[in-house]
Amino acid sequence: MDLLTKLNPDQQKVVLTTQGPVLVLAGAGSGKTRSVIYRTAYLITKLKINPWNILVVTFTNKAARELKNRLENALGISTHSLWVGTFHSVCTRILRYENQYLPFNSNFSIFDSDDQKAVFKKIYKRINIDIKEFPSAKIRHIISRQKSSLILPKDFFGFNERNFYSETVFKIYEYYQNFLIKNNALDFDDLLLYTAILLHDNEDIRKKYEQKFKYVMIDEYQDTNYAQFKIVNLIAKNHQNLCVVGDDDQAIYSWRGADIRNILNFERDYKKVIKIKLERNYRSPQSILDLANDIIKFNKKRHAKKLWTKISSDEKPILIKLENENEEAEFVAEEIIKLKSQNTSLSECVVLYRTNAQSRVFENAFIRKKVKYQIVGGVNFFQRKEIKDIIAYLRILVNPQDSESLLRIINFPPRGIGKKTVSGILDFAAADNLTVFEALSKIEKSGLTSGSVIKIKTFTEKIMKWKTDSEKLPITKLIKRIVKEIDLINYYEYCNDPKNIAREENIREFIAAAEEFAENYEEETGEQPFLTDYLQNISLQTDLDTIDENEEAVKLMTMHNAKGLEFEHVFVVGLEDGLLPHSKSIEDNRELEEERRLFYVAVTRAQKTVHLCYARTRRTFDTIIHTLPSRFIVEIQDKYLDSVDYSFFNFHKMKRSVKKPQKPVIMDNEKYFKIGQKIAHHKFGNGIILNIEGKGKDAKLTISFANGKLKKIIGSFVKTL
DNA sequence: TTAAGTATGCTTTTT
DNA sequence: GCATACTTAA
Repeated sequence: MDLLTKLNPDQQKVVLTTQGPVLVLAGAGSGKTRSVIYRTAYLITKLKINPWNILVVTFTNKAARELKNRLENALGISTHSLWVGTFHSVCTRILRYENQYLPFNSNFSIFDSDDQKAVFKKIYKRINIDIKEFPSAKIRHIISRQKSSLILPKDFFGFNERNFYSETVFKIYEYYQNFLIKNNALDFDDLLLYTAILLHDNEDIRKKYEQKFKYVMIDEYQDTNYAQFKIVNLIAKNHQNLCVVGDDDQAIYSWRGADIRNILNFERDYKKVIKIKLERNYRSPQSILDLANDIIKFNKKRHAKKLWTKISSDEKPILIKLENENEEAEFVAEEIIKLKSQNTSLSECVVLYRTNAQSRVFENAFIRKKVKYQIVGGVNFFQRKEIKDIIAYLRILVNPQDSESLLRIINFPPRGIGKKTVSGILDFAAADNLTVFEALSKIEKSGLTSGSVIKIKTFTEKIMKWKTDSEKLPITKLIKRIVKEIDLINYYEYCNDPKNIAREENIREFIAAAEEFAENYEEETGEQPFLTDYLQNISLQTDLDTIDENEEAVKLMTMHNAKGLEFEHVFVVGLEDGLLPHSKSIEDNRELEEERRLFYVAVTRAQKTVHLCYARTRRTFDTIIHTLPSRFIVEIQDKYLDSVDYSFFNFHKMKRSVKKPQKPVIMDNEKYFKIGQKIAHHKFGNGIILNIEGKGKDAKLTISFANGKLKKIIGSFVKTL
């Protein structure tokens, strides 16, 4: 059996146990992805199961893509009809298809958290909610938890105590849910919620999908929430051909409703479960696993397991104490430069932190030291203002009910439809119970001034025209046409804000991304994608999905984002009480254990070395605080770590004594610059020169880069284009 | 109606 | 220390 030769006996058991419920408890780095891929291949090639009858749910789009690629390329299996994707993308697909049973049509918009925030703001105003008393973020979280527990507004008081506070939460929830339906829109939680309800309430649909998905595999099962549990259960409870893979020690998403009990109670929820443990690790040397085991053993609630490996290393993980956060970043940058001089690829180094805000100091250090880096997470490309604006134009073409998008662009770029006119439109819409778009098309009946009516008519006519265009033109052509007709580039050029040049570049990148999507789609399906396909796709894209992992750059990301990834050299930074564990998690023991798991996840990413860093003082906002080393560091036994103290002058002394390997920067020969010239920088990419101080190749240039950053850089570090 | 200037509040973690 | 929200002036 050639498929099995590359697997160890436990992994083989995962592949060969195809009938009935299987629980795979897979420790970090134990080859679980590999097992899932081979299991899928085995089902298709040996058991001759039609790929159409298999569902594989992964944690990220990227994992789904990789799984497909490896099946196609390494094993020569056509994945055309195989369903692989995240819960959210699989649910989107089902909901689009089954929309006749649902309160929306197949062109629904997917509201991301920014859209959600904006909607809440409107709702608060409309129904007069005091934001001080009911902080929007908190209420959104509560509502999200209701949804992921499958509690609809009508069931709210069946599960929640009735008091003044909950009455208001209910009011907001109900209003919000109706608003979404009116807008033909769903938020992330709705994708799961409606799918679960549909499968639960509609027996025909449930039968259809349980017959379709005869074999179901779920990765990262420890991070599923109740809605996800229910969806899987409804599909698989009759045939029981369900294989879930996970590691309770790596459960790090309880704050978004993930319930670790889904994996702990799997043997209770299904009958005659076959349990397989993968404890052999193929990623890290024993010294790192010793540390990891020592970290996680302080958690009370867990399946006992101990990772082991045959990989050995003379090096222990190193614990480094620094003076402050700048020294910390400086130290990491120096270490990475050292590694690079020993021929390590920068893409094999990662810096992991608890909060996104920590990235900035590292960015600064890497820029100063000319180390190429890539930040994963933070603000997603598709969430940038200029991109969201264009997306809003596209959204109303497929979903005219989407008032959120409509109002976003009704006066952008400015077309003289100001606040007053807009509130007039909204009043008219509310009075006649129309959607905003309907109100616009009947605007002459609104009683607004004739000037406003004319402007609105011109606007709606344009929209109608683009709508017709959208049915004929390929996506990229349509986007280009809209951008041209709203004169967006000109609008940006007219403003003197240097950021706008970066915006222009982003718009170009957006068009390129759309082109790429269309090409891939055509290759896969042989058909042109509809605009809806593209829009729903990008709503579910994360930053992790768009990064180029082979790019020669250090990766910076949160520990959450690092899940499922591996790197040769891992730098875990900010290991201080209050950051890890985070100050908001130290009171609750359950949350504290989750923080410890997060630390465990971070450490187990490493293939070769681990550096643990903490700073003696740290600046937050405008105050410098004295910190304490993380309790997770304190509780570890000393024998698992080598410790170094570079705080105070120690690190400076070290810096003087260590010769920095000077990496020569490749520069062009003689050159000089002019304003408006396009250049490229090895780290920041393409940009445009806005200002020049000094002369010749060493002139100091102010450059606006495509990534939105404005930097001053010496001319010799850039390439002319 | 908009642009510029000032105040505020924010930091967990994300599909 | 940044981005957003609000205030004021043109």
